Amino acid sequence: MDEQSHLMQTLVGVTLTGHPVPLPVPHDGTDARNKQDIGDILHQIMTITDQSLDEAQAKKHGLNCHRMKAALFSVLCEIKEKTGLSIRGSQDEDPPDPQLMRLDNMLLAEGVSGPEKGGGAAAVAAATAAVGVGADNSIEHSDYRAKLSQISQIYHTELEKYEQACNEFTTHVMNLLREQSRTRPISPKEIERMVNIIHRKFSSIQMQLKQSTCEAVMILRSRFLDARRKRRNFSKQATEILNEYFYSHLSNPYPSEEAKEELAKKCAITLSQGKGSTITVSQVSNWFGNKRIRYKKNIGKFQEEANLYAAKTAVTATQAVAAAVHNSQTNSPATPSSGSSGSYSLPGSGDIFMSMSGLNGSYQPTQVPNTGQTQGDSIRHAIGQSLGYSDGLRGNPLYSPHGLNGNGGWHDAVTPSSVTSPIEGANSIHSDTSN
DNA sequence: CGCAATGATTGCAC
DNA sequence: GTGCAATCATTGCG
Repeated sequence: MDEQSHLMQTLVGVTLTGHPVPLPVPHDGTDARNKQDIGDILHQIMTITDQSLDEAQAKKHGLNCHRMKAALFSVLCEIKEKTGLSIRGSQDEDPPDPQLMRLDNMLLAEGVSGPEKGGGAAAVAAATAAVGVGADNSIEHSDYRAKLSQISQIYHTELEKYEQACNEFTTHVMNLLREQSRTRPISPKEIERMVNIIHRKFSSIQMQLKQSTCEAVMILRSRFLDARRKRRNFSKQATEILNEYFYSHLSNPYPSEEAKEELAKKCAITLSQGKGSTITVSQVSNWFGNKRIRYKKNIGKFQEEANLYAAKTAVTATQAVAAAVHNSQTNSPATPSSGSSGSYSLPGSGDIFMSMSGLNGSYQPTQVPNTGQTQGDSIRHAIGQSLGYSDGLRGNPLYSPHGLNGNGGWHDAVTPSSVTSPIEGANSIHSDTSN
């Protein structure tokens, strides 16, 4: 082996580091013979193009079978490696492309490239859920989902195709190179590098695919959002329900999450018998946000509406009271909470209590009448309020914004003790009845 | 067609 | 996260 490496050095006149060295002077006959061999080989190589095909094949075979062939190839491979490295420099190691990462992240976020292959309907569903804040867009929603999953599907099939093609091509090239490595010096490293080049090319194609997929999703998304902007007015019933709640909680028109859900549900129920779209909690939030700001901006404009709903609420409250009276006659006073659940199935009975609690000036949908009062007392109280309600209708503006503070905002807290309800303001019966 | 009403969105503040 | 304020964009009415 020592002899061999020595020979290799002398063969090309370079060391393994690629620096030329003076050819060593042969000391014995073996060296001289080897040198002669190599000279022959080199000569044969140089003249190989001048020969006929048959002759060349024969020579080639001869070279292939030459006992020094492996060593020679090994040295040549090394040289190629060194020169290749010096040419290529350090750009071999490719850092993770930030753009590719961005695209990947986006596709992942959009649910196109899920953790599982095949797009993952779940991922698409999640993405659509993330987008779908809108309410009655069930049609558009499913449309969006369908389109997105279509994109996802195309993306995945294309990706698979690319991968397959890449693998096929890579194996093909590798086989070819391995084949060729028998006739010309090709190191495994070189093959590896070639594979890397192929992969890089294919990944650039993949990047294009990802980019166009992203664009498609973006377009779809913007279209969907545009479609979402195509609002439809809420039905009259839904607006009525919302308005009822708003004006009966004018002192603190901030429905809790549960109340919003309740309202949304009620609107949906009301709508279900009509032409129907449902209303989501976020739409209820939107509605209240808009309502608050618009009411506050122009209270005068809403006066009429306020009075209207005051009357309505009064009627429902009276009905509720009537029902409650009836209820109290049939039920034991020891179970005051029984009234809240399904005992009276008036439409909107849930709100009646809300309205009543609104009358009391507290937002909380208290279902149990005030402690310290008998149920009968509280009912009388409610009756008095309801009556006072309708009385006030004829007189002064009912819904003066008592809940609004000087800064143009609603008082932040509505405690049961602080009576901020406009009803109470217009008609403070509270203390009268309780005393 | 113009305009008001209205649901939705956005940017900011807390 | 929630609410406010401004704004956008559509709807519906005269």
